[in-house]
Amino acid sequence: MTSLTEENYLKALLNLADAQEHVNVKQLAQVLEIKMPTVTSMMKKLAEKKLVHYESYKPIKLTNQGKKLAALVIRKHRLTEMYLVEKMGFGWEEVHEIAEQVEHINSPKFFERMDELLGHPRVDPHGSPIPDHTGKISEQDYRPLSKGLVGDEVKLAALAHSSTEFLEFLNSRDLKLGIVLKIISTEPYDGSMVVAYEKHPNEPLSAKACERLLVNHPDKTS
Amino acid sequence: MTSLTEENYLKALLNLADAQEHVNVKQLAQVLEIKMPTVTSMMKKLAEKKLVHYESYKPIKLTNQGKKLAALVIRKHRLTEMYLVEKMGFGWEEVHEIAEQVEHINSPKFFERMDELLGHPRVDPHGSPIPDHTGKISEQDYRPLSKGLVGDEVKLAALAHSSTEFLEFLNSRDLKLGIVLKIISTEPYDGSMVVAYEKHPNEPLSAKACERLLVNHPDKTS
DNA sequence: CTAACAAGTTAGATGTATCTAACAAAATAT
DNA sequence: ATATTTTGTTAGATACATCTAACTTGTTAG
Repeated sequence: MTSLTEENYLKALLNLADAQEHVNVKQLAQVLEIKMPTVTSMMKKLAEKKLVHYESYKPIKLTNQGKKLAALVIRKHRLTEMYLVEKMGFGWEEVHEIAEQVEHINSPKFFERMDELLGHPRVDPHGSPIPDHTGKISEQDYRPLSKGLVGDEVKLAALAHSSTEFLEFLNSRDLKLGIVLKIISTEPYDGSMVVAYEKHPNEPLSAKACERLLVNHPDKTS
Repeated sequence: MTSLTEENYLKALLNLADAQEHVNVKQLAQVLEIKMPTVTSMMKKLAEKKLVHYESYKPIKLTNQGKKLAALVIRKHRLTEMYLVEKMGFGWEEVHEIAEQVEHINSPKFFERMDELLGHPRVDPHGSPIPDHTGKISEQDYRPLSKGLVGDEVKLAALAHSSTEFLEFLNSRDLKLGIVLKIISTEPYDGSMVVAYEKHPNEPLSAKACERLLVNHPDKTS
């Protein structure tokens, strides 16, 4: 059995491992907003349960079992986000907080019903993949908009970060998943870009925003 | 702030107080499936927080504030049950367990949205009233079917108990809220009845079942 | 290469929610 | 009206998740 607290550690570990190779105690402490000694003792506990590989002073890694458990929590989180947006009319900037709580509900049929009602979606409202019921997460080959060149036409497919502020920024610019962006110009000096899409023929985007917008070619399916 | 655990005590207190005048430590321990000393110490804590009136060896009562908090948890529980049945297609016998977890989610807008999508329902799938957002619970004047007389025609309006087994029994007899029952005969000896409704011209019901079926006159609105 | 800094661990304390064992009060039954 | 049973409380222990303070290991910069 995994407690709510343990689930949060596993989830944080999978999310961090996704972004970088090695996860250390300090990072975990930061994302979970707890102190380092608390992390150390939890790592010992999770290692006992065979959910992480942990040795003092070494980077932390999830075991396969730990990865699977983490992925299943993330599955519940992302299904919930999708349900809140698609079936309950919430904005994509509102759903994270609610899903953060709903993800710990223990009821397979509740989430399977959500999945059915949604038609087995493959991604959540922010474009992140929804792990399947075995914990497998489909790979995605999106690239940040910042890697694009002038003249490229790309489809906005996902977001690298989904903070409320970023989502509200995107709302304010009518930027939604699925829209096609054309790169009008780039500014090598600071990495910013100007893009065109829908009713925005001339929208400037900071380097930071461009790095967080994940795109692919418009003919791609996902 | 009230913890999940505290919420469960408050809810149990309101539910028990509903059924009987005085609530004691033993009953609380039983419904919460914990030991009596645990109840005693929690009562002291809740008394400190002004959520219950508690003195050693005396019956336990909720304060007005405690009642309100309990009612708001029950509101979330019942809205959730209604949502699960009406919007997600669950059977009334499946929803209690899920709602028991969802009720602790802290997100006013999540429950307000449910309420809106449901059209502000006044009762849950078992006929129990849904407290309003101030914690007020509407009174209901149903009577148990067992008090009815031969020849009475009554509408099934609510259930006095909603255990899974009872709900499955009702399913097996096509007994649903809203149907009109006619009392064909009564058996003074053991309190059982025979009733007629829809495609069941001759259904025998035990005394226990008759006590748990709450009815009113078919012309009444609720 | 060592001094300074950053990262990690150990030890010991705290708060919450629970338990068991032992004792005390209240209710009940003869 | 007293003995017995039921109910409730106290005291002290345990598990979990957290903290601070002090110490250790590892990394980096001069």
